[in-house]
Amino acid sequence: MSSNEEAQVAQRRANLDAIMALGCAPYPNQFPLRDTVSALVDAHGTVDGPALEASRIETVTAGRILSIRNFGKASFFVLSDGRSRIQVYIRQDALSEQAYALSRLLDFGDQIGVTGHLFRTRTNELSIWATDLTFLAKCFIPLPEKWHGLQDVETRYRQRYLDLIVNPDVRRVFEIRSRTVSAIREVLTGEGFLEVETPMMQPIAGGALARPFVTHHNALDMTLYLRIAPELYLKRLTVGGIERVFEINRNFRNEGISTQHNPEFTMLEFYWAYVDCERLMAFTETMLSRVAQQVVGSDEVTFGEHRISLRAPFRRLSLRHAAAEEASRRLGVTVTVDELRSLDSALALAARLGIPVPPGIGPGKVATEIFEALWEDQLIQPTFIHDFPTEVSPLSKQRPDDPDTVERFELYIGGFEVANAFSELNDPVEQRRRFEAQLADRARGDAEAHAMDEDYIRALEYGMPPAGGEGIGIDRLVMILSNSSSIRDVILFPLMRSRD
RNA sequence: GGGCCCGUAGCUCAACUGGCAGAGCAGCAGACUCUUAAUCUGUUGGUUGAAGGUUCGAUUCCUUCCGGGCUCACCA
Repeated sequence: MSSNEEAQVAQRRANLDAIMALGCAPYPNQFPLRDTVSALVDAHGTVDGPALEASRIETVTAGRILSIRNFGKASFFVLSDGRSRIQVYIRQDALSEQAYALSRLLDFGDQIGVTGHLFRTRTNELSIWATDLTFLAKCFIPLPEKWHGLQDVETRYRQRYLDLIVNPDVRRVFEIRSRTVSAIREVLTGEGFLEVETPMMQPIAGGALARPFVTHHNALDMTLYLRIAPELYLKRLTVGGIERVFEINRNFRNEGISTQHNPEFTMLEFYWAYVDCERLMAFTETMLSRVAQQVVGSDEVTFGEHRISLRAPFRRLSLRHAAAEEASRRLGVTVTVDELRSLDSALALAARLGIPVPPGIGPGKVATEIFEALWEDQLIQPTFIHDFPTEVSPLSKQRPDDPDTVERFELYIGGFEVANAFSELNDPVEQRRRFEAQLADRARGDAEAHAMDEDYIRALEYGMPPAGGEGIGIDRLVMILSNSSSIRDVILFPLMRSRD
């Protein structure tokens, strides 16, 4: 018995043996509770003591013991159902001999059923006057301390169940996440969108610029990729006549991990026939403010040191115009949008601004790099960045008045990208040309360049209606709504390096 | 992948310039029938992430490795 933990586990096993000796089942198959702890707290949390006594509310409930305060022949337990907590008052003269003996053998962390009636203690705490206890399961491993909780982030992510047991705010974040997804579904289905599920395993990983995970199907002896986006399948569905379609599901990208990136992440993508990018901006504004209202009860949220307003309208910045404007301000000279359109002048501008750009890229990519370097961390309030260069947007439709620019926007909130949307390119000839340009990038060594997808072009050859499409990063939206600074705080089991 | 930082009891944290590894909580024994970070008395518990090195002596300094955090790059 060298370590303290081993000693405590042994003690708890001995306690279970003693509980079994009392005639209690160690792992009963069910427990007929009448109320959850949350239901009791929700229904009676504001009822005063005399009213409780008068109505004499009998209950049978269950949960995990989160603390035990002992007073000789009486004790107080805090019982939790994972969401709410209620106090249980144990006294020897209210219990059978067996139930009282059981109460003395319970440990912090055990699962129990409690029978009794509600009352308020002298300190006005809503409590259950226990008349019977039922043993439900033993907690063998000592839980983290009640006051400081579990602070170690590594343990919190690896053993999320512990985090949920002892840190009540964690539950709140994932309730926000669940309500966010529900609210989005409600908005979209209310607009007549059909929810679908498209392949996660794809022979060609398309629809985004990213490196995929590779896997293999044995029976078909076939290389498959975990999808990086559902985009091309959803657009095939618009060809098939599903004019309003959406999917909320996981994407997988084989890239670095950061506070804003998990290798698997959840994305909403929706496609809407006959509308353009402009219409999507207005829709996004109303959808996000409605979602915020439903999820947190306000269209204004706290995010770190900021207050963020999700009330429409959001700020709009044209990418090259905003880049030129900010560059002018920083350099003290007039920089024109045209300087961003030719490669030589754009590269020269980046150099003057001290912005490093990767070699071998075109002017559109340089302009985008300059914009991001100058603006990204200023985009705290919701801001649509629109008018992206065609070069960096292989699936977007060009502006009728400017083929060098596409009808596309990205929405930034809290300093990072939350949404990406565009008028969908539905011209198969132009789409083939764009894919070929991407293949050229790939040949130059860009592993994230888009692959050719012949079947997708064939689908477009049947005629796809004009449509707007948008992707919203659910994890990042939940970060904003739950005031979480890391994406790992809104993903129950974020990817971690395996141990040993 | 680069830079910076962290890893000490089950949990939360100390340990000065290199000098006997400590506290609170939890646990154990005892007292206590309305407490709520209950209180009081006593007490168990350590391969200081791992392996090397420097040193009379390493939690402390150096190297490598393992795990994590922040940040940069890339993206949603």
